[in-house]
Amino acid sequence: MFIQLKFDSDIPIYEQLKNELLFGIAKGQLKPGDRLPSVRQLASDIGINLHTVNKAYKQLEEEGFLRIHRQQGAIVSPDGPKKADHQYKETLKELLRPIIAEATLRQMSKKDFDQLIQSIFEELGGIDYE
Amino acid sequence: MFIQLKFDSDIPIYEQLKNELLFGIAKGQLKPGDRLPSVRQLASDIGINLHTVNKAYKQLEEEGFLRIHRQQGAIVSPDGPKKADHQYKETLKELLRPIIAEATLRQMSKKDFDQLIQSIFEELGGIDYE
Amino acid sequence: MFIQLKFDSDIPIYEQLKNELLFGIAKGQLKPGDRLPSVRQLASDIGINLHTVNKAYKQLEEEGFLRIHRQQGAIVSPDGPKKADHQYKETLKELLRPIIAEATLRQMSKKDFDQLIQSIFEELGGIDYE
Amino acid sequence: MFIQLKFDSDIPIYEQLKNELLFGIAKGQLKPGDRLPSVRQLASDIGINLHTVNKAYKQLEEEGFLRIHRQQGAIVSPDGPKKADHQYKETLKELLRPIIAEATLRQMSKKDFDQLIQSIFEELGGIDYE
DNA sequence: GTGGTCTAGACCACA
DNA sequence: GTGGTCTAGACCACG
Repeated sequence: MFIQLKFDSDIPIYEQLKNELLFGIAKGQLKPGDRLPSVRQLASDIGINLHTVNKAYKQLEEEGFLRIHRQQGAIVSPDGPKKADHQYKETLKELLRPIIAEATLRQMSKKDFDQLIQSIFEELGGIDYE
Repeated sequence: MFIQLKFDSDIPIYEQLKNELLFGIAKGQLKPGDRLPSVRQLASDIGINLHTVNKAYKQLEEEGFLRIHRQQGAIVSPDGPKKADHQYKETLKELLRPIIAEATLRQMSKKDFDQLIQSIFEELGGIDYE
Repeated sequence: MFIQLKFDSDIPIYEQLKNELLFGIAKGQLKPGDRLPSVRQLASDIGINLHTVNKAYKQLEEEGFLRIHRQQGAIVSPDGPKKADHQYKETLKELLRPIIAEATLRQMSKKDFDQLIQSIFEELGGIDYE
Repeated sequence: MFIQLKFDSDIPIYEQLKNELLFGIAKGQLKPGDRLPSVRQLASDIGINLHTVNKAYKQLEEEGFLRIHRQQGAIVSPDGPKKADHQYKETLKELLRPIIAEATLRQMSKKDFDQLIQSIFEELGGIDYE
């Protein structure tokens, strides 16, 4: 697990951390049932505040990606989160709408956009043990 | 011009406003050269503070989507913003990565995702008279 | 006399007009005693408001560059403005300080800067009848 | 950090503040990586509104001179702004043209002008411990 | 404690 | 009537 954070970014650290963890899970580096480092451990590894890691874990638990046990720490949820439902897809659409609007105004064609999407799916598809 | 804002959203109002305007431009409801409502006008229409509208306008100008004249107000830039370059595409990719990661974990296939993208492009492509 | 205005600029029109006129005088296109177009004439030529031209003329008169006669209109002052005194040079220095500060931060050397100054003086030096 | 503002100037306060900060950086009083006072701190020190300071900081960040962190406040950018390119030099030239035109009309020679430039570069070059 | 956001209301410059 | 500037004061997110 390599966690890469940008401390200059305007995206909150806990948000970046969530993203990195999600990406690790989606990519298969973290598998259902795998144990995550303890809050304390990860915080010291990355050099960030303990509360920040906690917040990321908590939210990922709420969203169904992790399970947190008092003693054993956090593990990747074996069940995964709630499947995409209509509600989720609507939210997703609202999220993507302005992104795509801007991309088209910058003269990206749907084809360009699709290629970019494709490249991300490929990143995820590549199985990666370490 | 229909602007729909969610005041209880965690997305800042000025950001939502930017998105709505961008969407309007991308959709062709607002054409290059078209005049936007004055900051005061729009602010009172939507029921928000004029500074908030101003912030949205200013940022859109900064990004090349609008031109702001002291007297004539804001118009949709005839030239449009900078075209998508490598830098932009990289940023876009970083933006999309966590979104796609989460979608796949919610068991959306690439096909599902593509359909959603497709539907947004259709919204934009649809000619819209008013 | 070619007056070039940028209506998109954040520099007020009357200010741009003053600059253009000053440049014309400094360059020798307008000589001491020469008559300027009437306010009405110039305004309609350039396509701007009459008050705007008036403001430019008035200020140039106040600063000693023009003389305005009720009947004959405006002429380039035969005496010219007050010579640069200590006070003026101090103001000039304060004006140039931030400009130079920024230039150096953008890694322009004094030599680069001098070249730029030189090129402007050359523009002015070239005698130009038309 | 000595910030000197003229409240009766026609130059906006946030602009003056930007200039003072730029000058401080160019002079080496503020070095890359140095932390600036918090917006509240500086605002109360100078006796202006925090939003005014904020505006100055934001614009300096936009132009690449500062980096602003949500928690740590603003620091002088280690990388500095974009280097002077052709575009910048053209803008600079347009800025200087009317200044020089007026100076020559006030009978300043190029030599006089160069001396003034020289004196400003000396101010910047002077090493300054505090 | 830091900046980010939002509101409210004032005065000014410009054309 | 338009945006630009400035002030004042509030609440929030982040770490």
